[in-house]
This record gives sequence, C-alpha cells and structure tokens, in this order.
Amino acid sequence: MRTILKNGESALRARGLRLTGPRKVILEVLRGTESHPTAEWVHRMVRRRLSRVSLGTVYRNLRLLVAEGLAAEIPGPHARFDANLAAHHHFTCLRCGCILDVDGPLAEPHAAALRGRVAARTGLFGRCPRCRSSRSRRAPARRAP
Amino acid sequence: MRTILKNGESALRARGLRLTGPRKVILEVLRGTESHPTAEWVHRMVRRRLSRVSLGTVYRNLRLLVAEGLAAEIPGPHARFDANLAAHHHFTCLRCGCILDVDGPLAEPHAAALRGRVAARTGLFGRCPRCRSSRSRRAPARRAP
DNA sequence: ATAGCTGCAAAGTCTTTGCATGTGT
DNA sequence: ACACATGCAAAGACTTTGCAGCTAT
Repeated sequence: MRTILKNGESALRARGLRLTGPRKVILEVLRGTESHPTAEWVHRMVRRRLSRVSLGTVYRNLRLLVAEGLAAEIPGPHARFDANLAAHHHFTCLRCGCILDVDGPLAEPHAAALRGRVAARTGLFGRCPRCRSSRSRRAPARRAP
Repeated sequence: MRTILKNGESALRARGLRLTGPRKVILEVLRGTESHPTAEWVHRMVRRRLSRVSLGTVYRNLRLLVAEGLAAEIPGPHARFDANLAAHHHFTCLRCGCILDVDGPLAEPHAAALRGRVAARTGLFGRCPRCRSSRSRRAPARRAP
C-alpha cells in the first residue's frame, strides 16, 4: 500500500503535478478499494477525511488520473473509476449495474489492440449470471457502491 | 431487408406494440446502417422522411427496441445503438470515440456470460490503433456519425 | 513568487418525462 | 372508442467550467 501510494505520488510528481491534500486522499481512496466506485462514492469517502473537498475537485482529479494513465475509467452515466491497472477487464451488467472483474485475456485479434499501458481501460457489457437466470423484467437491487 | 423489417415489425406486434410512422422509420433507419449511430444521428435520418418527429420520440423508441431485445445499446454519453444482433462485440476508442466491430468470440470464462439472446450487448473499451500510434494528447477528428 | 489547485456555483450535455393532443387497432 | 404514441418543452441526472482566492514548490 505504502509502495503503491508512493508510486502514484511519484508518478504525479514526475509529471510536474502537485500533491495537494485533496488529490492525495482521492488517490488513496481509489487505490484502497476493490470496488469500482463512482465519483460520488469517492467524494463521500474523501469527505470523511477532508470534509471541504468538492465534488468538482473529485471529478477533476479522477479525470486527471485517467489522463495520466494512473487510473482507468469505465464509461457511462455514473462513470466508475479503478486504480487497478493490472491487465483485466470489466463486465458490466446492463440490467442491475453490477461490475465484475474478469482476469483472463481476450481472444485475438482484439487482444492486440488492448495490450500496453491502456490495457486496463476495458469493459464488457451484457447481463450478469444472476440477472440472466432471473425472470422478472425489473432489475434486482442495485449493487453498492 | 424486407424480411428483416418484417421480423422487427412482427416482433413489435407480437408484444402488443403499435406500428406507428415514427416507430417504423426509426427501426428502418437503425436496421439500414452498419454504423453505430447516436440517437441524434438517427433523429436526423428519421427527419428526412418524417420531418416532425421529435428527439424525445427517437429516444423513447430506441429504448423500447433495446428493452424488447430488438436492438443493442452501447452505453455512455452519446449512447450508440445497433440493430445488428448477430453475436459480435464493439471496441470503443476512449480517445477519438470511434467504434469498431469485432466478430470473434471471447475467451472463456467470460464467453459463457455473454452467450444467449443478449450476447450482442457487449463492448470493449480502449484505444484504437490509430490513436495508439498517434503521439498527440488531443484526439484525432471525431469519426462520424 | 507564481503556476497550479480548490471551493463554489453556474452552465453544459445528454436523456427522460409530464401533459395535452393524435392515431393505430 | 380508447389505450397507446407523439410533440413540445420543461425537468433531470451527471459532469464540466469560470472565477477569485489558496497553496505547494
């Protein structure tokens, strides 16, 4: 954890970006979770430590981390962010909204297009096993966060 | 084409949905393109034939087609829609926004989760070959539509 | 000192909805 | 007839941005 944070921090420094309080906490929150939090969830967590941080700042920093390659974004309304850059994919259920990590590699020929430093910015969409086996038209309770 | 439309129309009828002018044209436009149009693009095309159709109606019908399983949606701001339900995947470039079709199957174990009638509602995100080879930070001209 | 950040709030962008009016069946 | 659809415009949800005041370096 310490190492991870150091990495993130030095990565920022190396690019001439400042290590402000809000930014540091945002990075820590993002790296400290296995979930794929929304900006709002990150905001809530950050506020537990720095109560005056605004949602705007959270968005700005999240986008900055993505732009710098330090985090991945899962597009969509309620975009989710992920600091786990080890190559993996996300499966997003279009019905209940849950997100599952998928570790395996993709089959060629797409794998080639996904390798490299942006490899983690990937996603798969469909319906999760739970929703597929459920008959109702309504989605099951939406998973947090 | 005739068959395809008939299929779509009877599928709607079978569910007790009406075949109104706007709805018919929206379905035709969607089935008549290989691109992955946004709601706005569909709206423009529909208006060439029925000039009074509103964007709201286009959205309503697009969502209805997705809900009925007659079209797939690629989530995100500027959501894109696709009436090609043959199993395939979409690769979306996070920088320039282009979308490429990918025909191959996915590697296990995710493939299992994607098979079946919702198999087409899938997507891959990353950076397209063009953007990956380009050095600039700005995205190349956004591809139409 | 000073370029970069931040909080705040206002403005955007894309999408959904309410309501009165139309229209397939 | 009458339930379902539509057009219009207003409301929403989420995200971005302008600006004046802070703050790492």
